[in-house]
Amino acid sequence: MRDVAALAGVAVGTVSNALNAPQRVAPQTRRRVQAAIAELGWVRNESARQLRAGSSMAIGIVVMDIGNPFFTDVIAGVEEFCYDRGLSVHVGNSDQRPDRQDMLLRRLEEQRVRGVILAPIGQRGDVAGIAPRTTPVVLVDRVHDPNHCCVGVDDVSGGRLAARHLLDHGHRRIAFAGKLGAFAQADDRWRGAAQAVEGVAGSALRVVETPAHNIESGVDSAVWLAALPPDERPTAVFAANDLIAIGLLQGFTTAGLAVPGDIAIIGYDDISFAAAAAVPLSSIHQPRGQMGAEAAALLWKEIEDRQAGERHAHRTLVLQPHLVARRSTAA
Amino acid sequence: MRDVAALAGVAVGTVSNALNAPQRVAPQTRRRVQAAIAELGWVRNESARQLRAGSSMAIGIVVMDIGNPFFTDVIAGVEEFCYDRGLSVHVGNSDQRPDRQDMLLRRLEEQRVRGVILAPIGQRGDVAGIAPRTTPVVLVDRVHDPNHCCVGVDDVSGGRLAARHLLDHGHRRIAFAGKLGAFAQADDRWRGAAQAVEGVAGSALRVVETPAHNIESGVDSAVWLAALPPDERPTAVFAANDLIAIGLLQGFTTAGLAVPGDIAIIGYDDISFAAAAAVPLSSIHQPRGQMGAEAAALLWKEIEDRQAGERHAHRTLVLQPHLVARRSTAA
DNA sequence: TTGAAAGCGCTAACAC
DNA sequence: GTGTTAGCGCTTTCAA
Repeated sequence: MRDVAALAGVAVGTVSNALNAPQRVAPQTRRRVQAAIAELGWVRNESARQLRAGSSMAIGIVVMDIGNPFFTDVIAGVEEFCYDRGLSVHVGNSDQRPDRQDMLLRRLEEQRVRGVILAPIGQRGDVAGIAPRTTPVVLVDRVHDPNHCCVGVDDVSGGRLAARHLLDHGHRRIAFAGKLGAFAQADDRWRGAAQAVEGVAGSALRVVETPAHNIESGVDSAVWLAALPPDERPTAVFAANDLIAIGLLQGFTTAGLAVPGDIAIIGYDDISFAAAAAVPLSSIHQPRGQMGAEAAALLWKEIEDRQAGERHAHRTLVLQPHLVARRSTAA
Repeated sequence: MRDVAALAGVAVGTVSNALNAPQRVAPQTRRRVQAAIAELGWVRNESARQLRAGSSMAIGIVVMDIGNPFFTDVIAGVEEFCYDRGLSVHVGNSDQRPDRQDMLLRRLEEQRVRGVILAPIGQRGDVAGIAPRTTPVVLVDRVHDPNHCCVGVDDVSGGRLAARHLLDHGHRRIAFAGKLGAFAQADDRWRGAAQAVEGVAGSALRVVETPAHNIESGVDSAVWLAALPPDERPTAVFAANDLIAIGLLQGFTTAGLAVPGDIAIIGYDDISFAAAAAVPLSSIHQPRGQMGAEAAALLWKEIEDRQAGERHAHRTLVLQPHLVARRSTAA
C-alpha cells in the first residue's frame, strides 16, 4: 500500500480511505489512487486488515460429508445468505473424521471467523476443538442442543408422512431399512413411521437393519427382502435415506421384482438422484437450502447479539419436511 | 498471547518459541506455557501470524459446481495431499457464475494463499480476477494452457473407449447425447467417438444435441429417441456425462424401452450414482481423486520453485480414463 | 534459555 | 480533504 500511495502521490491513510470511505476523498484523488492500484496490481492484505480491524467478515461451515448432495445444498443456502451480505464463507469437509472436524474448527477459530455452522459427526453434538464461548456455533441437521442454536427438520413427522403415504396406498406389511441406534435422525424417522403404523389395525413395521446409510446397504437389503417368500415379504419399504432407496431399487430390479408393482419404495431426503432414478423415487423432502440459510441467519443474529452485548438465547428451528410422491409408490 | 505470557510468568517471545520452536525452550517453561494456554483457552491469531510471517500455509480451490460429485472427489484428492503436509485448504464454489469465480479468486488472493487450484468456468481458461504473476494457479479438468500448469483427462481417448466398447458389442447406429461447441471436454469426447466410428464400416454416429449436461437433458433426449421408428433408432447412446446417462435411463424406462435390451447406454465420469442406477450404467472413469492430488502436487512444486527463485516451466498432466463396463451395455 | 523490541500492512483517530 | 501516526498480535532478531 505504501507503493500505491507513493505512486499516486498521497499518504497511505488516503489510499485506505479511498477504499473504505470513498466519499471522504476527492474524486480526482480517488481516481489517481485507483490508477495506481491498477498499475501496480496491488491486492489488499486481508491479514493486516483483519488484525487491525480486530475481526473478519467471514464465517465457516464444516460438514461431515461434502460428497453428499444433501450437504452441498445446505452449503449453497449458507452461501446465498452470506454473499448477499458481503460475508465470506469458509467451507470445510470433516469427511466423517472427528479429528479432522476438530482440526477444521480449530483453524477457523485461528482465522477469527465470526462464527461457524456445523453439521456435526456423531450422535452427540460434542463440539470439542472449538470454544463456543468464544466463537458462536450453530448446529445444522441436529436439534435441541443446550449450548447452541440449531436448525433441524422434524424427522418424526417425516417418518410419519412416509408411513402414512404407504398405508394410504393399501400397504400393510411395511419394512424400515436403516441403521438404528446411531443417528438421532434415523431413529426419529423410524419412530414416526412406527407411530403411523400403530394407528392402523392389521399393519406392521418390520426393521431391516443396515450397517450404514449408503447405496450398498440398500442393495443388500433388497437382496435379503427379495429372498423372502412373497406372502411374507413386505409390500413396501421405507428407507432411512435416499441412498438406501436407490440401492433398494437396483437390488429389486436385479432380483426381478417390479417397483412399485411387486414392492413399493419411499426414501428420505429427496436428493436430485431420487427423482432421476429409472423409477422415480418417492421421498420426504427436506428444505435443505432453507436449512442452510436459516442457520446462517441464526448465526448472524447471535453474532450481532454478542456484539451489542445483549444476552443471547439459543433457539432451535425445526423445519417441516414434506412428501414428494413419485412413481415408486404409485401402484 | 500477552495474557498467556503474563500468566506463565514469561515473555511473549518465549510463548511464541514454546509453540514454534519447542526445543529452544526449557521443558519446564514449556509446560507452564501450555498450562497457561489451556487455562485461558487462548487460540492463536492466524492473521497476526501471517502478517508477520509474510505468507500463509494455505491454498485455495475453486470449483464450478460443488453439487457435482465429480468436483467433490477432486476436492477430496486435494485435501488428502494438503492435510498430509499441514496445509490448509480453502474451498470455494463459483456455482457456474463468472462474477462469483472472480470474487472467490480475489478473496483468496487477499488472504494470501500460497496458490490456487481452479476448475474454471467456460471454454477459455481466462482467469480474470486473479493475477497469476502473483499467485500460482493450477487448472484442473482443462488442458494445455500457456499460463498455468494443468491437470486434465484425455477426453478424446475416453470418447474413443466408449464408442469402441459399443462397436465391440455389435452396435452400428450410435447416438452421442450432449452439448457441442460449449465445453472442450464434451467436444473431445464426441471427437474420440467419431474417430472410433469412422474406423468401422457401416457404422454411424448421430448427435443428439442437448441444451445442457444435466439429468433433464437426458430424459428429453430419451423421449426424442424413443419416438423414432425402431429400425431407424440408434441401438446405443453415448452420453457426454453420467447425468445425461441417468436421465436417458429414466426416459427409456418410462417409454417402455429396455436397457440394454432395446437400447444400450454408456455414460462418462463414473460418478457413484452411475453404478447405483437401477440398471448399473457403463461409464468412462476419470481418476478424480488423483486429478486433485496431482494438481495439488503441481501447485506445490510451482510454489517451491518460485520460493527458490527458480524458473518454473508450466506442465500439463494428461491422465488416462478407463472403461467401466456394467449392465447397461451388457447385451 | 529467556527477555526486549522492531516491524509485518493496514485502519482510524486526530491534526492540519 | 489529506497527512501523520499509534497500534492490532505475532515472529524473530539480538542482547543479556
